[in-house]
Amino acid sequence: MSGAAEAGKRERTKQANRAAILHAARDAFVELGYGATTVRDIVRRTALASGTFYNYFPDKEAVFRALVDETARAAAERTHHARRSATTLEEFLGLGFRVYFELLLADRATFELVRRNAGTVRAMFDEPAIGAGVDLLADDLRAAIGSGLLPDHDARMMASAMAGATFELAVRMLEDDAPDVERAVGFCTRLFAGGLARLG
Amino acid sequence: MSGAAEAGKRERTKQANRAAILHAARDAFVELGYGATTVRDIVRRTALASGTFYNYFPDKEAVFRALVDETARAAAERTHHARRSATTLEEFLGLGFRVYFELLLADRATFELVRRNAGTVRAMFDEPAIGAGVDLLADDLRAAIGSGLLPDHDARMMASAMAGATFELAVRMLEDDAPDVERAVGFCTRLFAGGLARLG
DNA sequence: AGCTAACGTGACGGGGGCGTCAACTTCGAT
DNA sequence: ATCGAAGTTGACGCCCCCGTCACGTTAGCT
Repeated sequence: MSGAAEAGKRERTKQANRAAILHAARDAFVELGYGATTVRDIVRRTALASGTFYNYFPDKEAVFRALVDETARAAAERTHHARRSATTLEEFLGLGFRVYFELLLADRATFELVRRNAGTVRAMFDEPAIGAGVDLLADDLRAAIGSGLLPDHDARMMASAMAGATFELAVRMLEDDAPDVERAVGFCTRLFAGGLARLG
Repeated sequence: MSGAAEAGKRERTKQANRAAILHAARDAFVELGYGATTVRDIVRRTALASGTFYNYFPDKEAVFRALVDETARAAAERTHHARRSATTLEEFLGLGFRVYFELLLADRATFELVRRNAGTVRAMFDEPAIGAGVDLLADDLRAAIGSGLLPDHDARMMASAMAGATFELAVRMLEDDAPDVERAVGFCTRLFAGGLARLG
């Protein structure tokens, strides 16, 4: 009846349960904060029994890692890819910012997760994953310096400043009733186009 | 023997106990994160009994609020005051940044508290107190716009970007063995002097 | 249809936190 | 020196969480 040649029921249930746990965990972490959330808080937002949780994850930390890892990887990859085609500084900045803001807008739930648990993210992944891939951004900046798009300054500082400013602006943007990505992108692009050039 | 005309012993003990609790709480919040910290975790880092805690604070949230409130108030006041004397954009920026970075350097323990519990701070004080007084910064920016130091753009966005970038740079700076305030101040000042001017 | 390995279930023992309170100690006033 | 109020103590009852495991159910193979 329903659709295609899916895997067996066993496998489908497994996927569904895993997804249910991840979804419930995200909600719980956003609502209660990672530290105050218990495995029971997660399971309760699910139709499953408490024992089942442990068939999928060893503890709540593993769920948190799975949640953050996946998103961070995707975000870093996509902004990195977007910047590849840039030939001017404005393009480099604008393309990266646009992808970043659009990702956040498309997956607000995960954004809330990071926002509410920024300290935990930082403590757990020692990389300051707040910007989800600041190191990759720094690499991109170094490449841009190499090809003359940017003055030769500390790329890590540039990356930190950009990530911090961008994250904070995203918070503001998503608080609005009608988030305006173009406005945010334009602001960031002009701010950093002017600012980074001034460093030289 | 020891010094001046202090208040009675009763009063002195009270102050000492309160201070001990605040100190212990700060350590616990940094180490375990706010959510995972229990009142017992706080008391245990103290020579006091568990019941005594409740003579000073109703619960751990009250301690956290006391900790953050005090620092945020002081930081906002001092940066605000520093900026009052500025007559150029570079001065306005440089003075503010310097005070901010020096405060963080002087009270690293509280900085760690905010860094580790940024999400909680945001959730508890709905103001994004990550920058400890972004609203006040926005006010200062509006004043600067009024006196022609800055182009007339959304002061909230400017303030968010500045606070975010600055906080993230502070994290980097304090990770260094020999934190260089002047370097950080110079970087921020040039970045935003160039960037904010470009908005016009 | 019959069988079995895989999986879901929820009760259980052990651990620990919460906020209280009756008993005790100590300050400081008389 | 005496005494009462202020403050400290830690054990207590209640509650909830943790991770496990013996038991039931079911998918999917033959």
